[in-house]
Amino acid sequence: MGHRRKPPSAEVPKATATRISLYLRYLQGREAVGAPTTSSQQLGEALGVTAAQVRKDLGYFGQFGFPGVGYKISHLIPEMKKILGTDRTWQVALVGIGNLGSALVEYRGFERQGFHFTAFFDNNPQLIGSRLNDYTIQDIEAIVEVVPRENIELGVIAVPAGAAQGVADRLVDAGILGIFNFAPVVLSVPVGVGYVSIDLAVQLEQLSFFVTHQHQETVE
Amino acid sequence: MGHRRKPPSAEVPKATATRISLYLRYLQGREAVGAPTTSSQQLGEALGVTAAQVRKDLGYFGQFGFPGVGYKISHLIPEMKKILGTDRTWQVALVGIGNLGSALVEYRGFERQGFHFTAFFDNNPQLIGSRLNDYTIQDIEAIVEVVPRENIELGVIAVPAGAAQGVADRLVDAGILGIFNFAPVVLSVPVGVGYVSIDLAVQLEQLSFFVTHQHQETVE
DNA sequence: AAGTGTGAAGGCCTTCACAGCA
DNA sequence: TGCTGTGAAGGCCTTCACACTT
Repeated sequence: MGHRRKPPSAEVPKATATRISLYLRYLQGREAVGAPTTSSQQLGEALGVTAAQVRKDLGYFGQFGFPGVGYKISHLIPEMKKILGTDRTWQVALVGIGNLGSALVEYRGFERQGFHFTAFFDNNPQLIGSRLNDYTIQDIEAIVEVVPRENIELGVIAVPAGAAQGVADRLVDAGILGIFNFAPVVLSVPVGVGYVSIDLAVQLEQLSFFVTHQHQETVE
Repeated sequence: MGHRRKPPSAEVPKATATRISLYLRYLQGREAVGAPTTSSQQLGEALGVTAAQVRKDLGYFGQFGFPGVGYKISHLIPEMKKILGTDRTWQVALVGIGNLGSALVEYRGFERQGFHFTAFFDNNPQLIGSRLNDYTIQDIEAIVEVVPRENIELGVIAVPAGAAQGVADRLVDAGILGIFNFAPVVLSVPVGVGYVSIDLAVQLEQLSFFVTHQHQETVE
């Protein structure tokens, strides 16, 4: 039995995609300390899921393990990256250069996984024209022109709630493939454009909910 | 039938708690424009869920609606806040005053929902002793002493992955009720302590996964 | 007439359990 | 023997459908 990848033929549970990312993060940590192999049991314990869940998740995408041995970390990492689409780099535009936006630019985790911020937009005249990481901050109006020209595929929205849908519309018009939204509002984007949204206040409310109702919960 | 709250007797689905936050955010937006009522249909359309789902979610906590009329926004908002535990304020400690941590302090959304940062910790001698929002940044070693003294109930971790578990352990020792983790690692916290984790790179990987596999997906 | 509240049905995800391979 | 891969079972969450209320 070997390590054969397959197209994710069957429908993949939403939660599986999230866990694949966590598996990858764990594997990268293990590789860094020189571990050669791991097992569904070990992965599961580290991430708080059952070993069966780990095997099922990986099973959606292929056969990567070796019975009696486990998974070879150096083999599994590239496979996870292919599955997640991070076996390549992505050009990312950031819209909204406020506190949060600036912090995201500095955040090393994105670059480390192959996401490059190569365009910056804001509507503040004070910011437009100034430099950030070797790039010039441009007017939001320029999105429709710049995004296709620079082959930008993903857009991060870090603007106030009231401006977010307008920015999303512009990104969609510009042909963006996916939107990562930090504005505290649910955006409407057409089918075919990827959409992931994080509302930081909502997440903190989850914590107060769990604490208030005494059930510990783990959320990602 | 009227507006009667009940304890969340039955087990509440994990996803329901998330949606309650989104309902609240939407209601606050409607209230701001003076809307008196809303309906499960309207709520559902705005958030991308079915009307039945909305009614079911609310149903876990009580009877808040009026048949033929819908939900009175001014009544529903306080009820949602009680459910989420944000009908009060929370004292929050921030550990890790880097780019992300600093941005979180400035982020208005937390304050708006009643979360107050009232203690700051870092292990960088350059930062310890300097002021942030009227508070002095203290050494991480001081967590165990300061947290109980200042009645701090929630802790936000924004330190590098390698330091996160140690910080979590300190917070737990200090009697913290809940931990909100931004470090890209799965933390182990005892049962009884709330835990919510966000890995920003994981979320962006979700987006590249969806885009790569052509299925649009909405995630929060 | 309009819209909630909720048992029942349905569907999706997780867990189980074990055949099969190294 | 040890551990994966996977059909089958189980459980949880969502959707349906309609009685009931204003």
